[in-house]
Amino acid sequence: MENCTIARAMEILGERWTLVVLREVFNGVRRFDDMRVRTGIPRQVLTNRLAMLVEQGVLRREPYREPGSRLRHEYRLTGKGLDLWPVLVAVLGWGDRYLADPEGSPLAVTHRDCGAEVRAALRCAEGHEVTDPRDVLPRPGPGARRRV
Amino acid sequence: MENCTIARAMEILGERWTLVVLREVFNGVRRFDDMRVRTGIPRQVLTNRLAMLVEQGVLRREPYREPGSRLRHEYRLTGKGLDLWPVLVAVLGWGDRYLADPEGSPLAVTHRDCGAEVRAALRCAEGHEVTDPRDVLPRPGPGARRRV
DNA sequence: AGGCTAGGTCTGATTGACAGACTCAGCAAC
DNA sequence: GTTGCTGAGTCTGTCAATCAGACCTAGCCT
Repeated sequence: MENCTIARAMEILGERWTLVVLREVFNGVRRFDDMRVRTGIPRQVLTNRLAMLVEQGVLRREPYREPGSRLRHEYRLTGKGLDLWPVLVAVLGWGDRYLADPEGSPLAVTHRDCGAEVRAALRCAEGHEVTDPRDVLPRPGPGARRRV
Repeated sequence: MENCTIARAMEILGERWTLVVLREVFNGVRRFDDMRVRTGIPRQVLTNRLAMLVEQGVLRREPYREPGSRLRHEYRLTGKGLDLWPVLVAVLGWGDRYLADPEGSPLAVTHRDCGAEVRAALRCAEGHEVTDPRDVLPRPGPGARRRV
């Protein structure tokens, strides 16, 4: 199972703080210190995570300069990073359902056009909505290798 | 941001092997040694992950006995665990898109009824499909605490 | 010149991952 | 009835990662 894409994805996403960092970036927080203060991630870890995410092409480091301030860098999502929205929304949905405080989730995601709440849903290529997880069948894909 | 549900979820899901274990369970692999051989996870780590997942209520440990064999235990998904399908499918989709070998993904998920491929999609409560990640607006939710 | 600020580095203690060897219960074959 | 096998672990030692806290640095402001 060395070519398992879930394992590979988790090597990037599974580093305990990675998704928290990404949530901040999706939220519009792009600066090192803002992230640090808002999340409480240790500096060193944040430095490492950001560097890793840049190296993986999920974020890119962009110079910017505010008037009266020196040149700095901010972190922005690449296309690869933007495509993580469904992952983030799915995790958020699950967390909200099972791990939220009684008063509810601290974060909501809404549709720009209509303002309604956005959730992650499963649907098949034929357009059917999949509601029961038991209706999903895992099967070997094209890149599957036969185990002995 | 101590009540952030993403951080809480990642405390469970973010342990580098957790989703790989869950993928196996979703795949129908329920036994310790099968998982170990298929994934290459070190015994100790697998023991810890399984215990943690049971403690968190994602898996439950069920006794079973095969004829001519002694009593053993297998690991099965709880409702809380089954609800992780969207997360897993979202991660799988992302991994397939950006991290797969040229020959493709080793795992496909299909709809039981029609056999078509299942993917994670974003949609809002009004029923709109959300295709562009930029159409999603993050906002403070009911449980948000004002930062000073 | 001195202080402030964003974005880091350096250091040392604690925790986690990992490999490899060992354990242990029950069945089975000799 | 002892030997061996198998599934599901535990024990041990090494090496890497996390974390907290102090330190550093470039450029701006006073």
